Amino acid sequence: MNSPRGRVTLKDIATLVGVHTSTVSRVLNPNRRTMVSDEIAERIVAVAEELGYRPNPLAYGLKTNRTGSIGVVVPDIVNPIFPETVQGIEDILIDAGYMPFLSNSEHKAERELRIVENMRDQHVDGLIVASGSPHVAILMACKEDGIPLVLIHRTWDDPEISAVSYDDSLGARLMIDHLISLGHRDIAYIAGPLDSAGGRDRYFGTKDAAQAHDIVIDERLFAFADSNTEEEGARCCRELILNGKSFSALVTAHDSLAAGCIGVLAEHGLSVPEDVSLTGYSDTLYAAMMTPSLTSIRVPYYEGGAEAARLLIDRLQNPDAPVRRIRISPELIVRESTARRFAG
Amino acid sequence: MNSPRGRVTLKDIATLVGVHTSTVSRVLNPNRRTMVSDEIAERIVAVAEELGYRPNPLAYGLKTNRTGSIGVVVPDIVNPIFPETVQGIEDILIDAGYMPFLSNSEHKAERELRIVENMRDQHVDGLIVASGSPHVAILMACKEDGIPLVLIHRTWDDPEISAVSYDDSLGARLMIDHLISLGHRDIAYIAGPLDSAGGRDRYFGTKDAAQAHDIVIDERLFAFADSNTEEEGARCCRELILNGKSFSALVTAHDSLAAGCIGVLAEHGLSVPEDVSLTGYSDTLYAAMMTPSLTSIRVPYYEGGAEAARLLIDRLQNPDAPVRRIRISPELIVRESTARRFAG
DNA sequence: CTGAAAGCGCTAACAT
DNA sequence: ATGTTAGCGCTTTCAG
Repeated sequence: MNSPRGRVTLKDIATLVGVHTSTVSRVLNPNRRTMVSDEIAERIVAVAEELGYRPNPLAYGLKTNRTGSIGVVVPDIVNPIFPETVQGIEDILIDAGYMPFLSNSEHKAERELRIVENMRDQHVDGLIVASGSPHVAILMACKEDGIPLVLIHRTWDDPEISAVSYDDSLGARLMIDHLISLGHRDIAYIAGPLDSAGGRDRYFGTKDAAQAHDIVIDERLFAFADSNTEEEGARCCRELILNGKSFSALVTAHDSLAAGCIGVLAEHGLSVPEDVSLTGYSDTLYAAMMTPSLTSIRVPYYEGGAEAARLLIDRLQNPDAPVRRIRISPELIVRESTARRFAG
Repeated sequence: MNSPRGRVTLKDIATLVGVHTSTVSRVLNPNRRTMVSDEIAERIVAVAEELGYRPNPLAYGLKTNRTGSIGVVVPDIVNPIFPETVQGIEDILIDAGYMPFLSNSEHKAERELRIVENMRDQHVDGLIVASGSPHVAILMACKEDGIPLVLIHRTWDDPEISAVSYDDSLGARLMIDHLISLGHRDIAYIAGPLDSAGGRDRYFGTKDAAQAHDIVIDERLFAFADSNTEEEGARCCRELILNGKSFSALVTAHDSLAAGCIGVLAEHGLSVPEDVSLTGYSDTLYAAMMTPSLTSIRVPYYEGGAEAARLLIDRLQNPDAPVRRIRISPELIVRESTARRFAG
């Protein structure tokens, strides 16, 4: 009754109903279903159902060059921001009837290249790449193949490429505004690595926000971490204290940096938030679990993923839709680590 | 020079070299390369290289029913144990030349079914499913299609199915042995949900281990959490204290449960580890970050994933290799939360 | 050693 | 409204 390969094909249905495969194809294709008489159509649908027919995407893809699948590439599946992003991507894509396939480059350019290559070979209909620094070859290749591409977590200079990114300047400003409203004027800052876009935007965003409030910027109140780790946070915090310029608030570019500060502050007899208000960024697990819990900036990674998926779907359904670049706003989360400045 | 679709095909190479496509196919296929004269082979390889030929897996798959891709299904990409597992799977699979495609069921049976269905349609060569409770339909379908399947994080009664699981009984025993060696005899236990295999194995493993040391099991020293959350941990801890039977060690089935206990113990004037030794399970981020840091059981998820991948590859390369079921041993991680029982 | 021909499962002109 | 035909890109008999 069904073909040797075991799976039901159009032909199986056709011979069983006594029509040609093309008729079956038409019935099973929503757009062309009207071309076939109701009576036959019904019988075909019934038989297809009964036999448990499933179209073969390989054959379909070979013929039409469309597969309904979307490649999603992330640089580090273990870093919690990516699973969250992926969740957003998947939810939207699946709802729209696409099938996302995820792959993980482990921050290796060579592997990323290989993955994208592979996905192009598989004729994915589109690609979402979340990468610290997507290989230019990828961008070129996609353009050449005409595969719609959306970047996330990183914009790209080429304004031709759709991208979703996060407004870190805004996040920085939200934090400064919050502290100012609590009466703080002497604000120290520990920056993250400046070779990452996020590190830069948060740093300059913080400076700009401070200036907007006419706050004097003292060089001794800035420290620069080489990486977003507790160790670097501790080192920078020590540095700031040794600089001798006192501060009532300590802003950091990442929760991990803040986590590293808390011990150092304690060593110097400074308690949070009584003596110093301390803040993080990213609202990681750390933030809620620390004691005191940490005021931080929540970055809506899920929403970012969802937006990227929507962007891609737009381009898929309307190939000459304009390229769009979306910037997502983060949110201030106030917890125990920030308090009104002691009026003394 | 190349076909209308933009990508280079066998035919492009064939016409350029002046041979038939089948000859090109033979050259590009390692097994059949010897069938072709060296001179022609070399020219073909050169041209293929130059044109940047990449075989079309859709066409290949349609013809041969093999695609070189492996489906990987996880129930919850946001839960850190799965990214770790996936990492292990991917590393091994990619090394072996397979292309893993990940998809996330979000614990929804319906979605899991759809994903697997889709992957079968895509003619994946094999499937690795990490699922709390894989839908039986999946198992049946794979068997029917002859698609090799490996389960991970969950065994299945059917001994016909390869599976990788973790030895939670051993983990439980390691913990009890550790506490006994520190002089504890009055050990309380907070169990995780007993409707999960892990919850059950840890619970019974703990009881068995205690019995092996001739420890009297008092019912008042057991509490049962409905979920592995801090809230449930706190509730159970309160219950144990109210039961009135004193204990010098408190073992829990999950780090989150332990995290919930610490505050409750403090409320009752009990400090960790001076008054009570406290332990978790799974060695999550919590464990290292808590104060005091938590003695826990590390479960090697990465290795589990890697083993699952190896199992699958074995079956792929030797279809009638015996079904194997692997049980992976966890490891005790001693930190600050456990101490020798005060000899008083 | 190489070419010719068939066909995997499907769709899309082009007939009728 | 339906059937015919051709072909997507590849492998694999079967001839020569």
